[in-house]
Amino acid sequence: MQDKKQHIINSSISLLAQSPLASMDEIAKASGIGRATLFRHFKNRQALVDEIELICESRIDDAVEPFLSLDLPDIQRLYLVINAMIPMGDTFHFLSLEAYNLKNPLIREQYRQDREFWQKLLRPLQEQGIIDSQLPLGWLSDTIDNLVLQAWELMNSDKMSHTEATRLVWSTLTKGMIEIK
Amino acid sequence: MQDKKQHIINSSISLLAQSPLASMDEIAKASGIGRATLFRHFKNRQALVDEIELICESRIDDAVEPFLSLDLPDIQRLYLVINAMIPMGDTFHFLSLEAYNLKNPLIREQYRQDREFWQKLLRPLQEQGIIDSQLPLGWLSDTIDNLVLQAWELMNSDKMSHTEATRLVWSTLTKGMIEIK
DNA sequence: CAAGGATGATACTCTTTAGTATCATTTTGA
DNA sequence: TCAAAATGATACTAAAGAGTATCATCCTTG
Repeated sequence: MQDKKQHIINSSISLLAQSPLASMDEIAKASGIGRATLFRHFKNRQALVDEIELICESRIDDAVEPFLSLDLPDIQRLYLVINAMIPMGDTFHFLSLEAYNLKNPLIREQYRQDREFWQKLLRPLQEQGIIDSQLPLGWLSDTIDNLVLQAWELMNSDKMSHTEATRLVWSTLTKGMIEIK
Repeated sequence: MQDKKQHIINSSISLLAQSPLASMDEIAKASGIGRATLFRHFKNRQALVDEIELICESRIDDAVEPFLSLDLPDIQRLYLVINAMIPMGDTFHFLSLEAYNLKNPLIREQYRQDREFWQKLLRPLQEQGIIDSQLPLGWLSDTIDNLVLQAWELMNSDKMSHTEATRLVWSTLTKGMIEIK
């Protein structure tokens, strides 16, 4: 029966990533269950959102964490993390939409911590001169976030494969898009 | 009279850019007027939002259009447009938030059309080989949009001057952020 | 000053949605 | 098979917000 709850959460993530204001009725319909059942599984809307947030955070953790500890050059770890991140776009998208509305301070704190892995990855690269150390860390992580999201949208709308999407992000990050001759 | 309306619209843009779901009561308070007066100026919420959208669109048009017709290499026109765009971030921000919340597909479509000037700028650059013609136009314009927004946020929070912000966007676009050695 | 328009406060209706309660039906599992 | 649990439908309540109507007050302008 935890399966059922998982199923509801999965449907909700998809729906809420596209329509953050979806009503409980819409969420229930999207999960193929009755509204009453939805309220049996989640005390109220906030409880549902809180659970989804926790799950999104741990999913991203799970996707990223393995690569952080690999014994590889930092630049390759960054590549692998970005590649792993792209298919998580909906999860990611949901969190960034919710990020400014996080009511639960515990979850907000965890969200903050969960974003620190960018810094763990990026700061060494700046120290090695692979990334210009003049660039603010926030600029780096925001840019990567946005590119990953764009890539996921392309993947999600079947305009591009995972491989192609990763290549696009990576070339934009390493070469930019405009070649001055 | 029209001044008052303008004042309401300006307050609303600021408020709605931060809280897209602000109630008519909150909008009225933010404008320093009564709720009833707000409804006297705007038939309903949609009428207010529509007017704001039109104004945002024409503001962006006004900022961009002069550079589109300049007799300069395309690449320089692009630079000037981006530079002009950055301080318009709040206007821009409002539109992209609204675009996301749009239930009305007609308005969404109009928003899409209003973004076509990117294509007018970018396609020639692809034909000239300055931008890789493999890159989807949507990728180009979305990336630039996001970078401009990031730049405005830095400018707006006084972390950076207009000049520095433009430099940051431009270097990210022309060189990327990561230097593979 | 005086008349007419603009304003703010407020009370009202109407709609939407969260959340609760109930009950008949279906599913499950011992 | 049969009792208990889960479910869906539905009918409630309560709250919030949009939009309307009214009225007393303030401001403008002649």
